[in-house]
Amino acid sequence: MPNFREFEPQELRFVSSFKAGELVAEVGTTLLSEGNHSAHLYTLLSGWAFRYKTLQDGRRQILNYLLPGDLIGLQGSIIGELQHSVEALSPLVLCVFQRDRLSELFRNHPGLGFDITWLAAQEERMLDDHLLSLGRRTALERAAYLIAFLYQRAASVGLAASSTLYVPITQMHVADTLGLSIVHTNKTLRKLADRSLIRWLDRSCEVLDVDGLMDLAGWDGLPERRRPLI
Amino acid sequence: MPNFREFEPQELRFVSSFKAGELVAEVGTTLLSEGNHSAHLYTLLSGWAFRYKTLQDGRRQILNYLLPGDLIGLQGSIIGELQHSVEALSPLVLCVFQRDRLSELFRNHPGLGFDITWLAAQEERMLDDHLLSLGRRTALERAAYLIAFLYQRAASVGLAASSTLYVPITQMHVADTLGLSIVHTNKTLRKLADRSLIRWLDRSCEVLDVDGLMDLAGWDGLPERRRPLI
DNA sequence: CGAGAACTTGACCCAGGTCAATGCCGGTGG
DNA sequence: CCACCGGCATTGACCTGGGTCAAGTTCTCG
Repeated sequence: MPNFREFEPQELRFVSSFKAGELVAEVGTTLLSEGNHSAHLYTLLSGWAFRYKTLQDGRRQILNYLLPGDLIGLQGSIIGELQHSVEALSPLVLCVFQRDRLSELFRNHPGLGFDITWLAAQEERMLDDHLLSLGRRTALERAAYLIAFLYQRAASVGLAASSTLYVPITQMHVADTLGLSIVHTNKTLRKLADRSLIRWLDRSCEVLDVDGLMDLAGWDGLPERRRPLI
Repeated sequence: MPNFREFEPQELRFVSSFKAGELVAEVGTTLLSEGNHSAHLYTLLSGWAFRYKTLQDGRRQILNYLLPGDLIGLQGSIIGELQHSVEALSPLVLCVFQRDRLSELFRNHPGLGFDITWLAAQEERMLDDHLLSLGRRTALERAAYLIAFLYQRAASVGLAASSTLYVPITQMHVADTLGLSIVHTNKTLRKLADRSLIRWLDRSCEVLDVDGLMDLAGWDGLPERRRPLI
């Protein structure tokens, strides 16, 4: 995987011991949920998941998507309480870490500590982009942005063969990400399809023209950079 | 300041040497701007600022507000490129750090490295809340949330005498934070005032009933916790 | 073959946007 | 001292993007 940086040998040894085991989760599993205090810390090894929050009356907002290489539950491990939930979009394989050894990681492997901060900063940047989208883009622009974003993320971990992406999401997920109703989401995706930018397939989406999407959204894309993996 | 954790003596020594100087900025100064590669890293010592992004056609989205104790420019220092701008809302005093010594900090002072990650996780959590707000709350709920949020943040650094808060923002800032037009923002703030939850004063806002605001927004508030200061 | 899920589509409605005008300072130049 | 100007806040009239409601249409799966 060319996009990931190499470990130092002693880092590799530590990470192996830090790892408490692997976990497999089915589609639809709620891995972590809001308010949980004893949350675990995972790295996603394969599959798609998403983070979300809900209001008391059930309105849901998807915050971001999780792909292989992403940490899951970092907020909980660092601050103590998790304020969002995480659900599997596809079958997942996770690497489970021993949360209480996180300070040991920072103490003895500063490079890994830095990597964790790097990942947090990266997440922050994605959230900045999403905020711009929800606050200031129109429905059509938002949809274009989201799909281009997911495409780029998938591509960066080798999940997008040629220019075709199959994301295991429903229009309901798209709606809850874009802050739109399902009906309007449907009509908006249709418009993108009419412009032959995408093709929507049941529970997934084929991207026909990433550049067209990025252009429509006025989005520059994610900076492509060597990333850490923990 | 009871909310901040204590330094270890050697951490204090390092931080003093890490500090390259102090900087004072006027209202309206753009401290950092989008796309900048050689960005500095600061800690805000006093004053209010905000982070924002813009679309090519000028639409602006405010991402978050910066208060004393917050790091400014962390994304730039960690990832290399800053994707947002930062502007002063009031006169600021900043502590300037030597960005290139950040890895030294992680190496020799793991506690401080952890603190930086803590701050990043905290920022991430605030952005999660903002996303929920933009995506799923109505204009009135959003406004209530924002003001309660700012009030709590100000209170946590001792900037809110009794239940009165003076935030140095215009309705334009509120609009660009909530993703609304100025006109509608004005009408929405008026509704809050009519319910005697707030009182809007030129370029600032007095909070009359925080609990009422939080209740209206369906927001639980920021967890009150001992925080690091760097 | 029936029951869900997910996706579609049309008709109608309303929250919030746009336009336009007004008032209210505080600062500046004369 | 006054006239003028440029930000900001305010308000009313009107319009539209996106929400809500209500039917379908496929599929898939038991």
